[in-house]
Amino acid sequence: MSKAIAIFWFRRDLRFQDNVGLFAALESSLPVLPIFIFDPEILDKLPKKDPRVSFIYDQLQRMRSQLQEDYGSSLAIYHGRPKDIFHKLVQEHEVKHVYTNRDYEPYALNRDNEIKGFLTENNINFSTYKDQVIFEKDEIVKSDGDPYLVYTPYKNKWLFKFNNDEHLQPSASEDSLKNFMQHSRLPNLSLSDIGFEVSTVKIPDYTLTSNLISKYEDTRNYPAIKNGTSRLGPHLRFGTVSIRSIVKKAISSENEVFMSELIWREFFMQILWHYPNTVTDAFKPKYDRIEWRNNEKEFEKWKKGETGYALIDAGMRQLNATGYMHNRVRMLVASFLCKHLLIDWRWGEAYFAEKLLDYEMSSNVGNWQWAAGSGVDAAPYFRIFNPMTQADKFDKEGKYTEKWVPNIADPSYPDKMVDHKEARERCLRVYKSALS
DNA sequence: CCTGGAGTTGTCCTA
DNA sequence: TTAGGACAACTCCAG
Repeated sequence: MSKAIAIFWFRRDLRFQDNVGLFAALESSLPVLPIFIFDPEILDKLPKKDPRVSFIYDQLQRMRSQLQEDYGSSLAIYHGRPKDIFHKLVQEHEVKHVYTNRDYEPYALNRDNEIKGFLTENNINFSTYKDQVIFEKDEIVKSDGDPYLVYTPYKNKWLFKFNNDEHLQPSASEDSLKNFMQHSRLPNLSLSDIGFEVSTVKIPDYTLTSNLISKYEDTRNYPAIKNGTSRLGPHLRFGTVSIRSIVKKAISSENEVFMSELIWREFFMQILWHYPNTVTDAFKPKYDRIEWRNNEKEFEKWKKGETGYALIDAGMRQLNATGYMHNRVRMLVASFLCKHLLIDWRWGEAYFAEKLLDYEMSSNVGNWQWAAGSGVDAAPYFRIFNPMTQADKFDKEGKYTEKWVPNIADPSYPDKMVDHKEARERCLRVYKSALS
């Protein structure tokens, strides 16, 4: 036992700038030991070359170096069940206080509850902070206290509250970074120690210029346009950038559409927080009566991008190759899976979860349920995207399609796996009989 | 409690 | 060629 310390536990907030919980820890009177825990409960479900794990790993090593070079400190990196790691930490150090930023996913809520219980038993304080959103939990609700289920009134209330108060205050001065615990050797791990290999797929940096934000409304629907969208998702997911710094840029623009997308993120986060059952159940229960066809072979074709519909296939191939798919195309492939193929939205949700670098449970579940028609504020079931019409509207010159499906004219390119008209009519029949 | 207006991203058919 | 209505009601939300 040496002297008393505080711990800051990094999770999905991998940065030193504008980090609410971190600054709270550093402003306490105790030296701060920063830690990260690779949790097998999460890792063991991922492929060995998962690019997200590589990204997190690289970012942690960068942070560790920075702590060593600039602050004479370090970052302790562990692999194991969080409860076991904390058990070890309280034996090795006189831990007085553990600080962390809140995570609202069901697994994380359980995990943190358990950790809180363990720490409390040991007379250690556990403090959590709102960091990854502007408004969390039930901060934006109707006047009767119920959560919003429709986006537009939610957005109005969100903006009203945002505009009537200061929500972008820097949480601390960065001077406090010198309050890290002085230490030269803290536990570290290699990627192979945690059972992973370096991925060749990289998470790209994001570009968020005022020019992009002001043009966003006009460019965001065209997958062939370079920098038509921000590519911010993974950075918000892992917290390599703070939401406040992004919102600050968004509000300085005349055009509200980019800002609106940030509010959608929080809309789905509060839906997941209020309705964690929507991870597995249709938000509208009737939609769980739909008789999905769930044909495995057809699912395989969809996954590989071999449906015979060029824009659908381009999207899936982009996803498989890069871990990214343009938003417009995400809607189309989701609609195609649920409606043309009548495959359960949960199957598609799971595949996106496996592949997307910017995978975020709340948005993924929310948007898949939107596509299936079963979610909050969802697309009406009779609204079925026509992949050819959409290609004509949003990829008129075929640039995007050609990039990802160059063999479209070859005999090797598959025939359309379903006829649009027939699949559409089948979908309407099946949905109608489930919902009536 | 009642009421009226509105609800991310479409498509198809008809006149 | 193009514009407008049907598609299906239903629930949500604010006043």
